[in-house]
Amino acid sequence: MAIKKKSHRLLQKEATRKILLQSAYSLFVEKGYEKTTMRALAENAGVGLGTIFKHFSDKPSILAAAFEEDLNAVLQNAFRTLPSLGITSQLIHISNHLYSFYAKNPIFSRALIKEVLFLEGDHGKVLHQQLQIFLETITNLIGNAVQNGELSPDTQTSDGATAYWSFYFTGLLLGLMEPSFNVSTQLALVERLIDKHFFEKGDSFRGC
Amino acid sequence: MAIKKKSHRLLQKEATRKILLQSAYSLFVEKGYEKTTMRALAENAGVGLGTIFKHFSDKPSILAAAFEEDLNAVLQNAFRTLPSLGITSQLIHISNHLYSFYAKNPIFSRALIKEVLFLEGDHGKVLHQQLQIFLETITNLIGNAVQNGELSPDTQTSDGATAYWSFYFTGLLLGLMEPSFNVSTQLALVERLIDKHFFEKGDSFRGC
DNA sequence: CATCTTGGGTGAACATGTTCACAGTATGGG
DNA sequence: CCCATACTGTGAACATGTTCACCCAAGATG
Repeated sequence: MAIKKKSHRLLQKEATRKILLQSAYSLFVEKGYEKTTMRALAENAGVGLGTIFKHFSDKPSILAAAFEEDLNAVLQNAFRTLPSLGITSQLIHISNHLYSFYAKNPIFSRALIKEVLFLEGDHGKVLHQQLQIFLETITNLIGNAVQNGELSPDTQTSDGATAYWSFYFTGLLLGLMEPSFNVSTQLALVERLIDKHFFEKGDSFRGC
Repeated sequence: MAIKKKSHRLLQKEATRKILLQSAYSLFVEKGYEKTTMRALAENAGVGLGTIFKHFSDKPSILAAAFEEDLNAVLQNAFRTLPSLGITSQLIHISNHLYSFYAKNPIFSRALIKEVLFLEGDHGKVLHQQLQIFLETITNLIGNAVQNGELSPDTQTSDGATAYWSFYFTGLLLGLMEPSFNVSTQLALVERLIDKHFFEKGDSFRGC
């Protein structure tokens, strides 16, 4: 029952933080990141300007916090519906879910990635860790594929995860550089790269 | 000599722009990007605050312009000393030159990449084009390797260039996420990924 | 040469992220 | 129950990127 042992103060603080995050989320989606001012956020949330900075160190941290939940939900959903077989379809499945999320609002996604890239402070640490966890998960997927015999036993699973992430992230960046993010185009690119990296091998003849 | 047919006004404008870029360069290197204020830049360059914005649309554009020259020099130097044989050593050679440049000042490099990522306006277009040119150059290198017989004839040269760039950029990002950029570590990663992608035959079980 | 037009140069004014000293209240100890 | 402490809440003040109306000399026009 230790969980419920929260003082009135802590409850109030959490409530304020929650209101701030909800207001920030809707304002960011409605107006975009840059056009959302801290004063507008304060007014919309019904708190004072200075209050915001008692909860978040700076504006990028609010962005990260407001969409951490969303991104986690997308990731969770992606892994919950993961195909049970085929490393390529698994990786494409994950890419598809993430791309679809980012494609919903390219302008906003650009701001999100830009601000979060080298985010410092606590939130930076958290995101860095989440990337590590994601990479480990991919590493495990690749490890399973190796055990299934789908991939060669001498595959470096960790490097494979890095390779996938580099394909995924490059596809994301290139897609976001266009005015509108074309999910299927970028997915096709990622699939070709994955296929080439893990399967197609140039010099040897195809035995079959 | 139509080139020298510049009016006094144009000459003066170019001179001012040059002074601004030089001042910006030294201030950025000395103080860092964010700590360099437009007012400090104006004072250091000996011009008025408003003058800056007659030459550059915003602060990120100054950053991009001030280091475009540097980056071009690094790239030119890299390609001038390019090994004549071996696609892997060529790509590593290029990566090495670029990483060494970024490693000189990681804090600054983080700002550079962050601000330039989705840069809009004229400078954004220019950088986008330069990336395209770079990718085409890499595509040609890979095409040569295919003609040499080093790579299989059915290699998709364009996708190969994209794959290399994704490895390169990922190595750059991961390196810049650490407090200090370790060039050899990141080079080793990129080399492993390149090797795996273009050469190592993975599929021992050839399940066809 | 006189006048007009253009465009670089300028700093005050503005918009906005961030800091800070202060206020009020919940918490904890006596 | 009462006081001391600490912590959230607050808006004024500050720092800085950007805009804008204005100035003025170089070039154009006659």
